[in-house]
Amino acid sequence: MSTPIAVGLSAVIVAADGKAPYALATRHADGAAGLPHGRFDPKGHRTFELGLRDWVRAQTGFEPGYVEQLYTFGDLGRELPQADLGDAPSGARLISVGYLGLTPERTDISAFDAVWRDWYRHFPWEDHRAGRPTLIDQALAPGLRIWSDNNGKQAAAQLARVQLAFGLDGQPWIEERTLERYELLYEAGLAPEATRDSGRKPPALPVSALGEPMISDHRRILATAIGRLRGKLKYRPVVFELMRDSFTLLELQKVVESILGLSLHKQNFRRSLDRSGLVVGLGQTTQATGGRPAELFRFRREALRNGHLSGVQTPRG
Amino acid sequence: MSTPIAVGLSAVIVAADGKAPYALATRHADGAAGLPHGRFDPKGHRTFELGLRDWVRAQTGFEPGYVEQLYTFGDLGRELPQADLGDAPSGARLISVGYLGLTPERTDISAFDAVWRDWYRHFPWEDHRAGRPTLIDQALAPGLRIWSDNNGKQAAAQLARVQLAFGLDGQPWIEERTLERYELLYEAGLAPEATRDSGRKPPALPVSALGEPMISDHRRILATAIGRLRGKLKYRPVVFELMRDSFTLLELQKVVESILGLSLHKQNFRRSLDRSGLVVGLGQTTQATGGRPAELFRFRREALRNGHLSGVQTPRG
DNA sequence: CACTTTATGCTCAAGTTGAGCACAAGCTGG
DNA sequence: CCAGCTTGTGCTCAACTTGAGCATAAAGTG
Repeated sequence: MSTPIAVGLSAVIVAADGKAPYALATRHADGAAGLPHGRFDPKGHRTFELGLRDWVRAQTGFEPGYVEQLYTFGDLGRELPQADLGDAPSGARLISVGYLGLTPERTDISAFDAVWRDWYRHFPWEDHRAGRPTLIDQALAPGLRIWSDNNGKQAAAQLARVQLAFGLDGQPWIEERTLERYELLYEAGLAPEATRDSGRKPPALPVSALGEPMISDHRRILATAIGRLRGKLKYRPVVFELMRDSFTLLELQKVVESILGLSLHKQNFRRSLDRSGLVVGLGQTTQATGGRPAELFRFRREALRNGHLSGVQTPRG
Repeated sequence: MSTPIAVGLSAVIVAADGKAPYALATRHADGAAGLPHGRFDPKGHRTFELGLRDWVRAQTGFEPGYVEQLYTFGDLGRELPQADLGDAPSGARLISVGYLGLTPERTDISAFDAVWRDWYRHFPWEDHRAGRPTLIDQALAPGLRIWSDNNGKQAAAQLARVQLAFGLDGQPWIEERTLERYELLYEAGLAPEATRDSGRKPPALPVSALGEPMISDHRRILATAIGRLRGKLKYRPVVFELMRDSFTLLELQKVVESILGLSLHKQNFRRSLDRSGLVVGLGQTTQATGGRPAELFRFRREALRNGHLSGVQTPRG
């Protein structure tokens, strides 16, 4: 009799405001965070997506809107017992399908054991809005260099991977490479999850540098989501899934910046938005912004019909 | 006792020359083509990718190099009995994980029941190198319009989807939308697979317009691969996985064109390649090209180290 | 040697990008 | 009530990039 297969569905539900991007997370026994997730039911679920929506609703009360599939992880040893998959037969091989969802609003989830969590708590090295975090060069880079040095023949190749991923030694920082960075840290034993999965010795660095771990492979899925969303922002107008009906241009910019973990040049951001035709001014203004009142805008859904799939330009500065 | 789950692994292995892009295909009983595929073995396969490589090797003798995951399909009713998954328990729920592989060479596979197939035989509407195929407007569009008209309240939305996907009524043709186009044809009952899956009446159009079907959901996976590869070409230097060590710039351009299904402006293609620093001239020339001898180039792998992830620009022409 | 074929260099106009100056229009504290 | 802060918005400029096309180079062929 062959090993049964169980499919876990996990969701990264993202919301963002001017301050930070948030992922919907569940709280677990040991205080660890996890993503809303559950087991795919081959009888009850006609599609993965429907199953996923069921689970998210059940665990957080949140009703997902825009949703897309991220990746399917199937490698042995990263799926973990902590992941509570209910009636999964023990000894089953666990496969994990990750989804990304976007929402304009951090809905009230106080009735559930769930929270909206600033995703940079799990990835402190990913937030470059106030400049490159010093922890990269001070804490992570030394550890990664030691690890790559100890890689024998592969040392040079591993060092190159590290340099490219983390923007060391003159390489540029490329924000979409979130997953590559997390995987490197994991391989180097600098993620607490690696210890847990394999009984390696725990990393010598504090959580403030390594980010808070999550149950099972959920931090890996979150990293995948961040990288995918960062990339997609640039060529599809998905930011608007994260905005309410009307917003000021600065609000929009802050959301983009919080997702990308970068700060952008204001005037150029506006110019490219203007050209794209993705937004229209409403003629109204809001003075909720502190200084001069800002005009309110809304997303022009019609623009989608116009072959416009450009997304938001992201000049740095 | 719950329904067991079986995971199918399928591979789209792509090669290309100046004339066409090819996918490695297997031949089946009824003459239908399929992709190399097999069942994921939860005991024997440590990762999906390793399992996939095993299956491809076993069925075609081909040894995959570059490989990436495409998508995981799990919806009921599209996975099909024709897919020979060996010892899969009957009544199992079938999940399908697709992979994309690239290779510079159409290796000899004559010892196996496999062929390298011009992928446009399965997607005749996707090849715009010699201009927009007339079959789109003459054969497909009318059928799609009839279908969307019959969609009641959703008619307008469906029509918009069709227009966007197929570039009707002034919309531009967007080559990456291969999957969307195939899915629309399927939904509209214009793919022979739809008939097979649901017992609907067969489409009234000939295979020369609708493309040759494939077993199970393999044409859907192939469409996913084409779309993904077309997109990726533009922002990652993946074309070079399809080239041998040295090549002329026209050869490179022809490969890009065959993948995209578009023709490009020669001088501009060269200029952007030049600027990218992705290739270096070898100083040698080849006179195998017919006219003036062309210089041979090779891919500068070092360019990858240089933050260069640009891929090949694709100005039209 | 005219003619075809492929390879390459170069130019030009139009558009895009990155950076920054300047000013507008609210609020707050003295 | 105005100096000074905050946020919003218009505009300019130089450096590049893109799309298009002209012109010439270097092979082979009848």
